[in-house]
Amino acid sequence: MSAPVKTLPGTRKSAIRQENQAHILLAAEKVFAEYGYKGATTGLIAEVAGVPKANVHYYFGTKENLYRHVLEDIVATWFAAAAEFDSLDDPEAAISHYVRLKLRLSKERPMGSKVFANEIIHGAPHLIGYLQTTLRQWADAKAAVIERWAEQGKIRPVDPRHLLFMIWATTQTYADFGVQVTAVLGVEELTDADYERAAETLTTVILRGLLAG
Amino acid sequence: MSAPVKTLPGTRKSAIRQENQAHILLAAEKVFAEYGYKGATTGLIAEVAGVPKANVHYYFGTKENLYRHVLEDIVATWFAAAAEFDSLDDPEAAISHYVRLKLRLSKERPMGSKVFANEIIHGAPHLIGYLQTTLRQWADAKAAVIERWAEQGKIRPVDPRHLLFMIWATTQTYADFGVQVTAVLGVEELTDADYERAAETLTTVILRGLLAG
DNA sequence: TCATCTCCTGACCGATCGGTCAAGATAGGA
DNA sequence: TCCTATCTTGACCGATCGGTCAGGAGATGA
Repeated sequence: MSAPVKTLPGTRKSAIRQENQAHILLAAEKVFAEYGYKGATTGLIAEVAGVPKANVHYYFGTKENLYRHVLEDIVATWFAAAAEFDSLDDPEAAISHYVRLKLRLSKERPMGSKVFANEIIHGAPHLIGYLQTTLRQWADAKAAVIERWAEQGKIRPVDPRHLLFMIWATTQTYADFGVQVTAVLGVEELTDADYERAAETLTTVILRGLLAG
Repeated sequence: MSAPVKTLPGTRKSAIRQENQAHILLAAEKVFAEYGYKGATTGLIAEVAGVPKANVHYYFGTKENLYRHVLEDIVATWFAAAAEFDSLDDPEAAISHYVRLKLRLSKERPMGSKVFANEIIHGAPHLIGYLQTTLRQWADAKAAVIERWAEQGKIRPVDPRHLLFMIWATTQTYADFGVQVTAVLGVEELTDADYERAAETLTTVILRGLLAG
């Protein structure tokens, strides 16, 4: 294998390496989001990053490896956000907080959301393991919390996993299906006010739907 | 333009032509859904359809034209379903019916849903006009109905368009993000019971969230 | 039977893309 | 100032893909 030279363990990555990799990763996330894995070309990624194509391969070896790095970056961000959905005893505060957090991610990192969505739609060939282990365990833990809320009479009984799907879908649609949302709303781009309206609608409907009478 | 030979207006399409086109369209929907527009190859579509590649081009000319036909098919189906969300005076019946209908479409035509999702994620280059005209008008009409429900005190006030986004997202996620759903539920494939649970959860949460106190 | 239109398909072509390579430029420690 | 490791890049290659084409096979109606 002619993998790109890797800095030895223990050595600090050179500043120039770190900076170039960051530039390329950012460009890659954008291009993968807009064109899909196959549609994205290393040439275009290089152009967007402002470096020659050979430079992209120098730092990341293969397109596949670059894509994997982009995915890992996104999953790490998503998972960090997910960690904030817990601890709270109060379902109203917990769900409201989580919905708004996910909505903010859709707004601030729509490209990442799209890359992730693309990966899942096409069968998650790179993430199937993550889905079946890490994500499933996380969902199980959250499901337990939600079920406890129901037992304590804080919310009505609900299938906790389908509730999670509901939250994921409704928040990510503002990134993944952004063009559809803007077209229906008749606006050029989603403003902060639009996101606030979305957050308000989602939290209100879901919470009223959950909270005991 | 060397477009494929077209039967003259007024003449019936030959049976053989109709049958082959249907086979190729079905194969194309599957391949486009699994690999995306760029990732799909006319060679693979031909293989899935059981015909030589040249035959695909004989009937549809270009890959782009074939893709457009697939999209039109899907949009027509979706739009026909959308026509059923109205007329009812009762919000509970109307919304429950629409949610279940969309959920059934996700179950029975997941490939179509994925092709549509892919198109939207990548900026809807072929559907932007449809989104800004037909879909927007449809949404406006439905929004008016929903607002009238609120005025009549049948439901609490809610932003009608964000409610539509909510219904679309929550129902389509079972097709588009199917692998994520099955991974979290720990099942191989979604059964009728899973879809029933999803329908129950969605309609319950949304309707309780909407209906006045 | 013959003529004509439609259908079928293997072989081929130009373009594009992922990836390689060799040779030079640069940086930095001894 | 060397020496070495890292970085940079234009040129190139093989593979794949969309699309073409010519020529033959069927079908159909007069």
